[in-house]
Amino acid sequence: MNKFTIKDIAKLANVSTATVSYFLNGNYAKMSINTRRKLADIISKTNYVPSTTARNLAKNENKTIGVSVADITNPFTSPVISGISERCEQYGYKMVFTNSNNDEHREIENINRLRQEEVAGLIIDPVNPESDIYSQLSNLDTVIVDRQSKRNLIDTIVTDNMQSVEALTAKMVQKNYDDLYFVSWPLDDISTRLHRYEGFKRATHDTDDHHLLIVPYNYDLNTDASFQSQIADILKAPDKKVGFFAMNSRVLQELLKVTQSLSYAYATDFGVATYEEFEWMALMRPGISCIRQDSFAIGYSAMEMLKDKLESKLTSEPKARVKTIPTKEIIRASF
Amino acid sequence: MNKFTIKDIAKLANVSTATVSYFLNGNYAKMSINTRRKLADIISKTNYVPSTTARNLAKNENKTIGVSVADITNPFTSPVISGISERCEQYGYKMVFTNSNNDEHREIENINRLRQEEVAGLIIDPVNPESDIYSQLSNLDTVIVDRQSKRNLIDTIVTDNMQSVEALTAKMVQKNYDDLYFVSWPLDDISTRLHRYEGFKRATHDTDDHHLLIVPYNYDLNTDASFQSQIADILKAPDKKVGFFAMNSRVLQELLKVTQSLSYAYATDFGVATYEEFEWMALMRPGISCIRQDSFAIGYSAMEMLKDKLESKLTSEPKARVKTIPTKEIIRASF
DNA sequence: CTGTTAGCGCATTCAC
DNA sequence: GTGAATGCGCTAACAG
Repeated sequence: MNKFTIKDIAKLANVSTATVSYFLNGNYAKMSINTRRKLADIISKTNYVPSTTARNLAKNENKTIGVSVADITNPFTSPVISGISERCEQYGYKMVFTNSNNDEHREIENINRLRQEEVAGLIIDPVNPESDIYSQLSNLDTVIVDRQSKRNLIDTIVTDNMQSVEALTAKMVQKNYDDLYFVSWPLDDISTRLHRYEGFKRATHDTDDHHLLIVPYNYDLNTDASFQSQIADILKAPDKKVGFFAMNSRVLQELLKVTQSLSYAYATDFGVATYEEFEWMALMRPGISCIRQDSFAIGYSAMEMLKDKLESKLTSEPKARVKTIPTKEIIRASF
Repeated sequence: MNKFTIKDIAKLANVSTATVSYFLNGNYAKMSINTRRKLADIISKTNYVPSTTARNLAKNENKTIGVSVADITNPFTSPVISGISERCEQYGYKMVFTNSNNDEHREIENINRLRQEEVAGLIIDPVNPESDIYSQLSNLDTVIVDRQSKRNLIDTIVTDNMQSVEALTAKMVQKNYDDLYFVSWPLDDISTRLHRYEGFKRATHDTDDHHLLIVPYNYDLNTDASFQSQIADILKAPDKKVGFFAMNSRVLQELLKVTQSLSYAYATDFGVATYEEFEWMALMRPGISCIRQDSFAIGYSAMEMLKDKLESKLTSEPKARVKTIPTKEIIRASF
């Protein structure tokens, strides 16, 4: 978008390109005050900006990071990106963005593309952190957010999944429910789901999976009746007080759609709580109890950690750390 | 992240860098089948990937676009990014992402940074499309989404704001409301708000602004009572049937917070409808009537249009077009 | 079919 | 203080 080069500026100022380069890099000690002024003048007049591409090549460095998110349409994702973006700007990095759309294959492609683009580092919100691709990554220049791998090879930022769910479920337990159910998308060995479920089980002292209810992905009431009939069976027992804990907000939505289709209302016919918080949960009557996670802080911290690693110039891979961002419990009247 | 260069590969294969370069660019006609095989072998064995930076510099082209969004936390934004991202991948572009956080000043910085990074083109979801910076942009390499400028210098993708609001408001009018109000953030000369309001006025035949209610930005019930008292005044007239049209989902949330704090319920005490649709609107009892916009298509179309412009190699700026993405009316029981 | 070479726009010695 | 020279990794004539 710009056609002036360092040569043009040098010619206009009657100096060599080296002098211009010094000027651009703030190396003012190496020129007279006169040429310095002249250069400042010309550069502002011509609107000249040095080519970042050429600069990167020459210095063999690249102040850009790559980010790959599992699913941008997940409302969890936006605040994460916002946090990363915020810190990037402060640190003078630019970010190139990719979306995997919950497709593991696409995630691999994205990560590979990013690496080829010679980004300095990577922040990944993984579809599947157990994928082979992650063993090719280096803990020197990447950090993972949200979902953690069991192998624990790369620094990871997560929210407090287990303890917060345990604490909130414990509050439900105190209300003397006859049955408490954990409602989730397929566990699929995904750490966030496993940890939340584990927290639930600790509070309920469940030892089996009889109280685990799975909502299929892209659940459609009309074409798939099995989830609905499970809920119907649970709710029609007239003498039982039952409650549900939803693994996240979208699962909660599916659950409520189903109970509404069955003409049951939460708080009166059953109790409910959920992981994640959004504004509409306060708007519902009654309000929905939930766990607020600080997604912005996840992104924010991820970029902080990445920058530290990148600029500390380590040569051997540090041992992977896991940083947990605290959550906040929001108690309303839904159970 | 990779230390092999084209020279290393050339040396390993006992050919010149030129041959390697030809190979990399699929120019197989220029080499024997043997060296072609050898190269393929070596490259896969060494995991060599050419430097995009160097390639960009040499070819003086850059398959990356810059995107600047007004506010990533706005739920409207994610699908737009998703659409852009989708097309980028298909077209072989990468995208560098910036967020302006509703700050006009920051938007200018972001756009300037993006231009300096030598992106091939720009997609902008503007904070303020009337800003001076937009007159420095060229219609050869940028497209704007959502908010349009009156000067109309740059191709713009918008949703159907005016007509869809007019149509939905007309349905409210048919229900014989005594008073219908348009609830909005400050109009601030922003096209989307103006057009939605204009549609509203066409349906209600208002000629003044007596039925325009402004919610302050970052409205807080506790520190700012004026909006609340306006609503209270309107709602306490016992003999009047009143309705509200919310400019977008977040304004709707503010409105409902206020009416709830006043112990009024929509559908029974007043009617309501809104621009934008989200899942929770179907969950609320009763469901909320709204206008569904196709934000994904906005992003999608924007990248399509941009790519067309970029690759058609025009030299003079084409006349700016405005493309309108249709919306869908969702009627539920909120009015 | 393959090698040589001159840029691409800039940073960085090393002389002067 | 300043300029010429060299190189970053790759492309694209141009020779051969």
